[in-house]
Amino acid sequence: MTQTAQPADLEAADIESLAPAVTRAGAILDLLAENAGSAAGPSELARRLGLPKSSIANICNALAEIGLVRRIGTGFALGRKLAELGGAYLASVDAVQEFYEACRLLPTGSEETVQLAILDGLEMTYLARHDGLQPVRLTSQIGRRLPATVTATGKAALASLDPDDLDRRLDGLVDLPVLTPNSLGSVDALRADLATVRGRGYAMDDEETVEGVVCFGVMIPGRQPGEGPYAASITLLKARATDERVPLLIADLNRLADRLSDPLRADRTPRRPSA
Amino acid sequence: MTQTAQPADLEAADIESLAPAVTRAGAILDLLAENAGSAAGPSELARRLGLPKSSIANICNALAEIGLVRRIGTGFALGRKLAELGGAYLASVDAVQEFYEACRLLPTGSEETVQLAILDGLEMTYLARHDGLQPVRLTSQIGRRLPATVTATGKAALASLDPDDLDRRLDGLVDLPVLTPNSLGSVDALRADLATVRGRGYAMDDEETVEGVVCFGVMIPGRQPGEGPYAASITLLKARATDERVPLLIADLNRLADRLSDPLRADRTPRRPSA
DNA sequence: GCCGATCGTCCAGCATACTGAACAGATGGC
DNA sequence: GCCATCTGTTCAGTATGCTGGACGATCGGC
Repeated sequence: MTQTAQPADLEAADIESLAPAVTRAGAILDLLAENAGSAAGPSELARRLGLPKSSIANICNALAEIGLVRRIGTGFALGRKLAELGGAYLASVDAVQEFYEACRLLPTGSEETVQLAILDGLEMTYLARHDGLQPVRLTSQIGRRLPATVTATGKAALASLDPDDLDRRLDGLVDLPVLTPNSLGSVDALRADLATVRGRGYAMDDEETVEGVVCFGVMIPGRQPGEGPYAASITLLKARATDERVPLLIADLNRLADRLSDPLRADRTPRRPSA
Repeated sequence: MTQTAQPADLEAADIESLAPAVTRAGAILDLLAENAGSAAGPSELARRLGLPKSSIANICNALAEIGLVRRIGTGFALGRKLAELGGAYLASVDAVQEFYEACRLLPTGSEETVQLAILDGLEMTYLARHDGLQPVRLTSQIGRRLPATVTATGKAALASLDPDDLDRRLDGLVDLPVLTPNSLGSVDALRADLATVRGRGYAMDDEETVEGVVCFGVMIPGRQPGEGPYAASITLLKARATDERVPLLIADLNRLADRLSDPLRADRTPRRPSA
């Protein structure tokens, strides 16, 4: 019927959900998030999703009633309840709370931009950010997703997976997303880099996400079984990544990971001397 | 100019949703947000919502597939996609972006905690926060909701409503939520305070939300028709609210409101020399 | 001002998502 | 150890939400 434009996406959605309205609602929210800022009407949404117009209208009205979307004129945009639920989610992640506290205690890293992210498939979702002294004018990018293969957080997380899990995620992958000329373009290059990460103890994004910017990342294990690994990173301009400063930042990242790895220890004992 | 004729079909909200699965999904998310941090199984959710267990299970599985909830063991908790969508919503609100920029330019207020919130019914949803120099250890409460009647933002927003709209929101209300001994407890007290706010030009929360903490708030008009009014506030310890400092903060709030009220002026002209 | 195109909404019939009960595994009390 | 009581999951039947088409309203082009 509809032009078979998106093979993978529609296949995944085609697997019969026992609550199709909910699955479709998710697709609608995704679509609205992509084109955030501008409202979309039922017709446009139906066209882009390849679904009946009436169904979309019904779902959108239901979403509007619960506040997940808001009506703008005759169209729909993301609603304010998403801020509420997103905040509740972040508050429910213990690692986020401790991250903010721990960042301020870092001797060197507290002056830099430190971020916390969680691995999800082959993407990292950024959950928290500590803004250092640098006047970065980045607005809160919490919730942003980036390919794991071009970020220090992502590579730190991927390097920590057991081989089977990693193979599963990379299965069938041919090209990796490329954001800068330095981005790793092939699975082989990625695997080689991950081996380096394992030996070195931390991951590095050397202008692979943004030119002129480097990141260092370490893995932080999840707490709930089955919860994807987290990772923390420190971001700085390449010019500031001096031979003096980097080792201090790496040490800070390890401190941060130590603190976040074992919530009990962080709560009860001040800090273990060292390892 | 169109004043957005209030749709009379507000009463039609009683009719059941045409996409019940979506409405129920919203109820599930609300419930999970209330008890954030601990997972809830299908049985518990079904019991608390008074809905069939199977239906809840189906919806939860669909929610888990799209990432709005995550499985923790055998139960469900809020999922990471909520952070993504919440971030996308905040990014889509122009006022949020400008708020962060404008806060840094405030001569006095930039050192304090400044917040942006939007009115929704009789509650304020906090959308953005500028952390001043004070080492407040509050973690990001973005997305948090507070009663409008106990907050400076809320009273500033309520005072700006036209009388009909205000009456509609207060209709049938007997007791107001009380968080401290200073909280306004009655609708009459609230109306009197709102009159003061209108005359004075700004709202004040004098230990009505938290003891020892005062807030000053000003209204910021919404941009889209039908969009609830926003409000900005500056929070500080009561001891710091000196007769010297407060007028400066009020002036800063007015500057902030000026800047956020007219996006075009903020974008095109640097600043009107009126101040 | 007219017309064509496209929009959002409404409605009835059919397919299907929802329901209730039965199922097996996990848990705690005694 | 056993049983009582939970849990989450499965399955078939039926009510019901979904679908496609028609409707009136709106916008832009000629």
